[in-house]
Amino acid sequence: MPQSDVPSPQEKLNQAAPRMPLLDISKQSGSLAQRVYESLRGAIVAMELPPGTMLRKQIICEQLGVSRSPVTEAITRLASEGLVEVVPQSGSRVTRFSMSDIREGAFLREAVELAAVAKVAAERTEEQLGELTRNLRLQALYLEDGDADGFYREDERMHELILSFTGFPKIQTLADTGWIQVNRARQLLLPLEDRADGAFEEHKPIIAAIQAKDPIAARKAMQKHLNRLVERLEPLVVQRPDLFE
Amino acid sequence: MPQSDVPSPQEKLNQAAPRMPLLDISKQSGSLAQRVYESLRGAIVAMELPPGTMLRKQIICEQLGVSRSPVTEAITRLASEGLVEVVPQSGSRVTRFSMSDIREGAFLREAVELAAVAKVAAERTEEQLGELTRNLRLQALYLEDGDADGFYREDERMHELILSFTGFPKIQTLADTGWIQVNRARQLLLPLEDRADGAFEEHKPIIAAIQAKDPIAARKAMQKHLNRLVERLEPLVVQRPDLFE
DNA sequence: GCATGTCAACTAACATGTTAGTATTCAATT
DNA sequence: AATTGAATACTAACATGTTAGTTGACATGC
Repeated sequence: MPQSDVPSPQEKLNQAAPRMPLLDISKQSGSLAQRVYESLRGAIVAMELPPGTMLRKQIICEQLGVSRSPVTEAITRLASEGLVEVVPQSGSRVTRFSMSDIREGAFLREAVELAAVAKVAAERTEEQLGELTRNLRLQALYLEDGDADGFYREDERMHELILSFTGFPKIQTLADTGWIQVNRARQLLLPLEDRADGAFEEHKPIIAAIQAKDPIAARKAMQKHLNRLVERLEPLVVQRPDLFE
Repeated sequence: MPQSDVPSPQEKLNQAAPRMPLLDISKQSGSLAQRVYESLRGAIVAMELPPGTMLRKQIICEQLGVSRSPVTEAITRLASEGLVEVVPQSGSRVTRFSMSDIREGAFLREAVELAAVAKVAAERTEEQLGELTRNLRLQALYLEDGDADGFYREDERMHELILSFTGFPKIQTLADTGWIQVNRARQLLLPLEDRADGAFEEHKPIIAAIQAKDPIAARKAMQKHLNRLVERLEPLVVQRPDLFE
């Protein structure tokens, strides 16, 4: 096997990966283009395809066993989300981080999510409140067990619930798209420290404000919570300058 | 030439337009896909392609003198914006209006634009204020001349300026995408009445609040302004039920 | 050693061929 | 007459061939 991981003492430019580090075999559902899109998107957000990686259609095609059409469509979509840069007549590469992109995503997410949480606080039903408090109890449970992954999942679930309770289905997609650079950058600091209890303490007043049907308090609590993450991302530009443009 | 335009005496279902009502000859700039996209998008928003119209790739291709590839990409993009519905293995048609889509777009736009105007009010420079007041004076001028089109243009320009002053370039695109159903519906009531002076009176306090660096007042004034439009759209579902789903 | 011009390799963008699934038509059956 | 079902016509989705433009390596000239 010509696959060697240690041979070259100098790696020089490893920008072009002769073999994509990880791409799930597409046996999911949906159109081929959709599957390729999800596969690539997942790999990019998980930093398996680090910023600067060249995306070579031909290699992706043979690795996934599809033709160029669905791959092209997938890359086009990724480019429209800002995860990939396309250089006309040349090539596509995974975008590097840019702090202004992250700030912009955070601004958008804050705008949308504050409006959402205020609306939900004003209009929530008892049933919706029940779902949220159940989610909060789940968070507490995972926290007790020290299950960081579980907590992380329920954290995301809480934000999802709030957005969905607005009754506007596309808001979720929009917020995701705008926020995605933040989520990608977040992968970088996940292994560093466990901030779960801090997050949990910030979640409680949000749910409490929804319970009290107090939109203003809900906005404030959510704002505090969202700001925390961006604050923690700011230092990254110094710590990992290689990943920023 | 076997091309005959008069053979069938009965048109029956004219849902499918044998000849697209209007499509600018693409001699603009950008990629073919981009041009086709803009051409179709313009025709849909201007209601030249009314809701329910079937989009026939082949006809669009020969009318614009391009192959299916750029047309396909354009339709895919339109579908992702919700202007076109794609039925797998069947066809694509211009979407009908849905009041919930419009309300969702309005919610999103309000969320983003209120956050933007608050930020701008807090951080604006003298130069930016100058641009805004100049824009306001232009509005007054067009109003005096009874130039509705000119006023409409400056109205849109004002919103554009405010979004751009946030320093976040993609916000503009995002807001447009979410708001587009509202803009399309707006075409329906444009010929009905002239509300320009009403709009102008609503614009003044917005700029005044930005001048005063008062984010809260800016939010309130903008909120009032945006709500007006949606209120006026609500009756449409009764007046033109044929255009709604 | 450094700038410059040529050339080869690669790519996106575009064109076109193929496949398979859907809706509609219309005749056959009830 | 109403229902059904087979055949047709059409489409999106996918595969593949073609074209033209960009990048980067290399050799040449300064």
